[in-house]
Amino acid sequence: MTIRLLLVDDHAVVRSGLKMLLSGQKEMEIVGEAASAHEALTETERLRPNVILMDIGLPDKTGIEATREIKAKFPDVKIVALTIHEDEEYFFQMLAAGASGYVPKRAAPDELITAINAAADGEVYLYPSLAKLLVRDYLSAERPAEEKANLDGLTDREHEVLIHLAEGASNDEIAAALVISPKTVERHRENIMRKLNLHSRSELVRYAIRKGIIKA
Amino acid sequence: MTIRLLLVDDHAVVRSGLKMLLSGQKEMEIVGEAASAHEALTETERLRPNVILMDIGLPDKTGIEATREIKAKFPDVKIVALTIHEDEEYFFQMLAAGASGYVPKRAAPDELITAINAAADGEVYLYPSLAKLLVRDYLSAERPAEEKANLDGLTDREHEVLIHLAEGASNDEIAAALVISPKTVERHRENIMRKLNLHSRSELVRYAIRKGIIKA
DNA sequence: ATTGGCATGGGGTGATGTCCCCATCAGCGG
DNA sequence: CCGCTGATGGGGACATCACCCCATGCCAAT
Repeated sequence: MTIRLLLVDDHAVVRSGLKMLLSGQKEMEIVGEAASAHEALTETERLRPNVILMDIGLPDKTGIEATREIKAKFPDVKIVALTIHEDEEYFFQMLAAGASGYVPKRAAPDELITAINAAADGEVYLYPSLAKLLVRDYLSAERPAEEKANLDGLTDREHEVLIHLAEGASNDEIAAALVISPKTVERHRENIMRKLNLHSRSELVRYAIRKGIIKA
Repeated sequence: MTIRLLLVDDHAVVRSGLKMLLSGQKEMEIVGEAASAHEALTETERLRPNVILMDIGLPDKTGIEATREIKAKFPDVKIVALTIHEDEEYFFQMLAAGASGYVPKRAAPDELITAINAAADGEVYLYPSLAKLLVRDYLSAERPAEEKANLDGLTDREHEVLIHLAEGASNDEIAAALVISPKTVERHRENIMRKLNLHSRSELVRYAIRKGIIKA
């Protein structure tokens, strides 16, 4: 299936260059162009592209806002940011707006093509300098998860039971999952609660989420 | 500056293939190979490569553990995961272990080369199918900020009760705090659970944390 | 060889939770 | 004025939980 592309950039020269570059791709067809956020929205409505290449610096609004508006109306359209900006702020905002890729204009042509294909497949291409930022963010957010090591002296089995408890399972459900008696589950639960000084399942859930043992 | 590469994979055939593939690259030199996690550690110590291509399925330990150990001793070595696994679990664990890239073996040769160069430059290359997972994780983590508004049709009083429930309070404790009967608290709890389609306090706690109603 | 931790279970009791039934009263919009 | 919703409260049935008692078997360390 060929990919229907819409180019959004306020510089005609850039659009021409992209057309040159992408016209060689068999699987891609450039169905339209837009020079502003407003045009991008109307052209998306009219042409229904699969993938939009979106500049960030546009005359009327930012490409970030344009992305947000287009994704709100046409959630299936994949949008790849193509911009000179490698700022952390723009990048994260673009992700939050629903972008399926982020490629700086300095990237190699092959990388843009990879990004477009990935977006069309419902995946995400991130240029390495930006991917680094996202990974850094992930690691800072997940740092609590590293505390899996110090679990206040819980044994392996207790830790396993704790995961199920935190996910809201009943004793019987846990027993079935671990193929042990409900009584043993209860035994483990008691030990866990005593070691962690907790006294209800609700407290266990909060503890587990705080420690990164499970996600909320 | 040329990149000094160490190949870690228990299959000699794979290593040969990689040598063939990468020998064409001027900027790269393969300085060694390892067929196990243990060998990877000793060879890293002996050869001091810049970048390691790390398989995950190794005979003695997983490539994830090997990565963790190597990064602990040699934090400057960049490690790129090269594996058949595209599982979410492996991917996130590899990131947490300190990997600078993640490339499935089905990727195009160019992508591997891009990944190695990105890693050597201190950046991160993520294959699109994995990048998607990380973006999804990012978006789910960032959501709480905006969602405080929509509370799925809970009344003010119900929301108030929900806060106490999520903090692990018993019906009696909530009744005392709000100066109403425990029975009324129960009534509110029932309504909350029905509206949110939840069926235990544990689920309520997770819901509240996910929505940012309370902190973990 | 004995001690100790770990995992495995059974019994019991009282507290708590989950989910129904019922009702009253105030306020608000049609 | 009537019906609706929100907030209040009581009764009861049954399930689950929280916390005690007890025991056995295993493995590792002393």
